[in-house]
Amino acid sequence: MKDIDIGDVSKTTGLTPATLRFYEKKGLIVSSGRNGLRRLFDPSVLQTLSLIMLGQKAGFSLDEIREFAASGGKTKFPTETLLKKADEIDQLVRQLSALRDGLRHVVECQAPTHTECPRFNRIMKVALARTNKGATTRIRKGKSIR
Amino acid sequence: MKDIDIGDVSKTTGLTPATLRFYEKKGLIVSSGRNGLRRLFDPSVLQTLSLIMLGQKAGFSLDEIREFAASGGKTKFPTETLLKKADEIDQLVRQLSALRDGLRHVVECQAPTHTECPRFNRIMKVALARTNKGATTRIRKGKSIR
DNA sequence: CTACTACTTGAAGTCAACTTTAGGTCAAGC
DNA sequence: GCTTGACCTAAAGTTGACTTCAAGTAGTAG
Repeated sequence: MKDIDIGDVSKTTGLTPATLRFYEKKGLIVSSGRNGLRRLFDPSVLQTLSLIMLGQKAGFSLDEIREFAASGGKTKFPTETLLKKADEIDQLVRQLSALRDGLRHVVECQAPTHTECPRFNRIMKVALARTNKGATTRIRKGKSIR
Repeated sequence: MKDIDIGDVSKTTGLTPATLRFYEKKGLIVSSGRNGLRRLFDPSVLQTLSLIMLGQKAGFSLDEIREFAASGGKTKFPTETLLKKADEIDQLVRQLSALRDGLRHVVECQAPTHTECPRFNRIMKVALARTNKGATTRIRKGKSIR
């Protein structure tokens, strides 16, 4: 397959060339050559970048993702770790689902403040169920694939 | 109702006093008085803090959360913004669900690398469906309520 | 009354994940 | 053959969300 220019990778992923260089320095991706100065990448880098972006959404740090994604999924992580992370994501999914419902409810609710609305409170209670006692996840702004 | 000491708020939420002071300075919470030097809080601060923590999980910045949570849900955000955010969370939920399934599959999959496993690839394809073209969300480590 | 402990302050420091800057290079189009 | 635009490097800067520091204070147990 023909290697693709960093500019094309940038365009299809929405990540800037600077970010791609940063990822390469971090060991998350590898360039397969150069055209003059310009980096070239094997098309499979797109799949790797997809995994990276998805991993970020799930709360993995770039260092963690490197272990998983750089190897094409041939991860060194023990089964236990993977299942624990899956459960953590499962929990997050349930909380976010409740929050989504809460937000939609807020739109049509007539209570003076939402903390006074019994339905909102019920929803939030579900969202905040303390089913995991370890670390959970917070989210930051990011990019989606274009 | 009796106001509660910052130490108790810290213990029940898992947030350090320094974090609570930081939130107060940011305008996310208000203290209702002092016992000597020590801040006291109305018990409703626990609900506010829950909303803050949940908001973080959904990708709101502290500045955004202030608008929503500090008012007890009497937000200035237009309906449109709330619904858009709800849709964004909905999308995130679907992606994370797929990732969770992907991780669980990886555990029992026999393919040499997971990028070679058709089932894994199908799962990831769902996870990465480009149904939203704007900003999405990334996650960071955080605390859960105890 | 003294010691202890957990708080107080403002300011500086940390961390991850990028982004920006300054100065440089090169393939392609005119 | 010269200009242009997009890349190159190393290093410094930025942002959000805290955390740590140094010096100080006050309620509580003994």
